[in-house]
Amino acid sequence: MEGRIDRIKKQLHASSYKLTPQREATVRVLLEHEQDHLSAEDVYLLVKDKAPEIGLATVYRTLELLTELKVVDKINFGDGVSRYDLRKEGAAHFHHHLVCMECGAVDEIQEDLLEEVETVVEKRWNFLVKDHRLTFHGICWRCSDNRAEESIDHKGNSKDS
Amino acid sequence: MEGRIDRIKKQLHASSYKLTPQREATVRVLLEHEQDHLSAEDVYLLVKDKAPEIGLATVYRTLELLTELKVVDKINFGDGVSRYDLRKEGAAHFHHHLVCMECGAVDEIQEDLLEEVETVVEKRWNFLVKDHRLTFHGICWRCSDNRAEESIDHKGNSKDS
DNA sequence: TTTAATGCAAAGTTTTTGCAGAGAG
DNA sequence: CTCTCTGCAAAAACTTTGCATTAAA
Repeated sequence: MEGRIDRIKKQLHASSYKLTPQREATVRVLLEHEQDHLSAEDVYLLVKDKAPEIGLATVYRTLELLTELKVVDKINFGDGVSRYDLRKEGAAHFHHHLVCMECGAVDEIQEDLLEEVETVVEKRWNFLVKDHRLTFHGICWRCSDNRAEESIDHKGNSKDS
Repeated sequence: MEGRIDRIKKQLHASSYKLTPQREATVRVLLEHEQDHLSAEDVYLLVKDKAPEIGLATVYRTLELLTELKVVDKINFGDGVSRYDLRKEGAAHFHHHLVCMECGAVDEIQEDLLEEVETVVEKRWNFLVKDHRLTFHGICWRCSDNRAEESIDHKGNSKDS
């Protein structure tokens, strides 16, 4: 993790930005919550534990900066909030998401499933693809499993528990 | 278009909602701007021409209702605003978008390019796909053409104009 | 030292809500 | 006639901005 922070520090310096303690604390929170999809407010509350004097505005400014540097991607899942998602180091494109309509869980797909589709888009629509946002809405495996169990229960055939 | 409105009216009635003049005016605006990606405010201003007494809150409430009925889809392109996009009649899934990073144009892809990808997601991630959001960010054909023209101009080989 | 970055508070946007009155079925 | 729907205005939620102060390189 320290290595990752060093590399982000270099990226900042390359664009003549500084790695201030506030920025470092923010990056650490993002690294520690790599699987989550934190809103600015979420990040703010978590950073406050490390650096209680930080202001919400600084968090917003830092997240904007990290977005500009493509360290994070900003995404919106339809609730009224922007969320910030760490980009895998060296990834050319933003990863994909699975949003469960039942439990609200958001899972990530790191694999790029869109290479062929992007070729089609470039050829057929003459559109030069630079990045993408792909989110699936549906039912996650956890909720499917729960449903299956419930239907077994209803038949009186529940497994031992 | 009248047929389309009738069918939406039936959909509303099926869920015991009424097609009030305000709602009808809103639907008409959406039909007349099928290619656009209007924000609530955009819709409000356009509806005001037809029904000047309408309130912004009613527009929000109507758009929410139409989203619930899957007549429109709500989408967010990363500016801070939700936009509302008419769903093609009978379409199982939301269509895709091409957002030009240069001119800001938003084009639509009605074809479903994700069938194979969704099969992979269902098999490999055990995720039951109900819908999706897919947006490509890049350079549209219009801007590519402009760039090409400019580079010809720079060589002094501009076409007659 | 010098310029960029911060914290605070105020302002800006977008969206939602409460409520009394209006109107659709 | 009843119960939903509307308009208005106020509130809420999220994000950005201005400015005096602080601190990084």
